[in-house]
Amino acid sequence: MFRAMHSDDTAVETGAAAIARRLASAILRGQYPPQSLLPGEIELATQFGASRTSVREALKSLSAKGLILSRKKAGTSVRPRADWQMLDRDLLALRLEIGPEHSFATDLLALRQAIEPAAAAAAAQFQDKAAIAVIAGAFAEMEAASHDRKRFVDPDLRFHKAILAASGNEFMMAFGAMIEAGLAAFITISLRHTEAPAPSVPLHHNILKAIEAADPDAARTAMETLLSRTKSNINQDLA
Amino acid sequence: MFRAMHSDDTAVETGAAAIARRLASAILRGQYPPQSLLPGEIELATQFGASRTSVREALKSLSAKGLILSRKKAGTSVRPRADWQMLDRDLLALRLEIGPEHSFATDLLALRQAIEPAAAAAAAQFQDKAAIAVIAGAFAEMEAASHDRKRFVDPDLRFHKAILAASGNEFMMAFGAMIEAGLAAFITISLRHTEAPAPSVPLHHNILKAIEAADPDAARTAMETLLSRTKSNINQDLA
DNA sequence: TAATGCTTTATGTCTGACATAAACGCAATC
DNA sequence: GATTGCGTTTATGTCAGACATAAAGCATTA
Repeated sequence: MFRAMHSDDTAVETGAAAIARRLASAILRGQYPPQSLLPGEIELATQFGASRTSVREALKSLSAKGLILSRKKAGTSVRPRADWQMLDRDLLALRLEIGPEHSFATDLLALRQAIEPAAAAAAAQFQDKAAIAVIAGAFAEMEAASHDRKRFVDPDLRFHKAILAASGNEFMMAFGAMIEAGLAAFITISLRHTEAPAPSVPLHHNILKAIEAADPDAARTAMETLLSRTKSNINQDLA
Repeated sequence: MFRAMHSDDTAVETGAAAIARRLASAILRGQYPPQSLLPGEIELATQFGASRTSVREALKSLSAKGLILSRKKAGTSVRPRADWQMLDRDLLALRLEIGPEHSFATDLLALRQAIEPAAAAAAAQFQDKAAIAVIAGAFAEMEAASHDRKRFVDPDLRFHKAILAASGNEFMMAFGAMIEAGLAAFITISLRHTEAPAPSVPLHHNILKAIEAADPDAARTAMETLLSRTKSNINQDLA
């Protein structure tokens, strides 16, 4: 049999988690279109060189994410796209791996434009001092890294997540993965766009100031401004 | 042993799906707080009167929803709330079963106020004729049921889902479950509020007209108006 | 004190078997 | 001919017991 000789190989991964990833990837890429039937569990087990137990655990994961539905005798079929948990962390990460299309980046940005201004306004209203301090801390690190595109990414992400957390709305807090994927897609697509992130620093500062000043409308507007700029950057890079 | 004599009983359900529901419910209710350890798989199996296989498949489901994390030797622990896939269909449904708190309804409504106006505007811009026809169809049924609070719910839900579908944004389409839970929570909380839904019909009509007229701003405004009214209804009922 | 190695333990995987229910085909019937 | 009813088939669902694996905890040692 063919087996990996050393650990850091491109060898075929095994285990339920890997099977789940590979199956999910195949479904996301359209290899198994909605309504179609997956191979039976036994056949999948031989395909992946694993036991039926592991295959079943992998299928359970996909089922929990709304990708598939198993029924006795009928087999396991792919559910319609409308049922997929599109904002699931793992699914978003997978789509980034597969290679984000343009609509992936633009649709995610449109969603950010709906959520984040509302979250910023809510944070300005809610006035959770500890959470606002986290925003301020992230902003300080952004300033410090404002001339290093690579180091900038991490505090930038933390800044936006901290605003979600400060909104006081538990459902808005669930969009961290979406922002992460949105930023990553933006970076992937606009690789040429190597200008330093410095210009966006004052835009972020305006958001922070408005939240600290307990001014919801200003916070909403400032966030809208920042995201509009991101949008025009994307469009510019696609041109 | 105590066993159900007839099928429609309150007997303890068995099977991986039931175990997953009961464990998820326990976690959501705070019986196993974040960072805490769940009982081992073998102990869970005896607790639920099932095999370790079924327990493991149930745990896989919860893991896919971000509720738990299993590590060798260390056991299975509850992840921080920020990692939970709060907008997951099943989790939302579970929280409705458990009994929606007030913050559940109000937080969901705040999210709707962020998403749906944007979706309506996008639908007005995108102009997918077939999808818009679906909205119109749902609206016609709403009109027909405008004096029957019970019959009104279903086309109402379809109306809002159809707008998400017409937005042309695949991520916005993923919020159907959220709207469903939001409506259900509203109904649960405002049971006393038995007035006929007739007053909301013209508000819905305004949204439809704006989308058909390809007027994004009007569509956004009309949706905002409708949701503000819903919000004041909730506040009124809680007073 | 800190590094090392052994033991323990809970999850991870495998195997083979049986249970269950829904789809299918066939036959009897209207 | 269309339909109903009933076994048969088959793929998922569950079970049991065993072994693999890796990380945590402890004891030992430099």
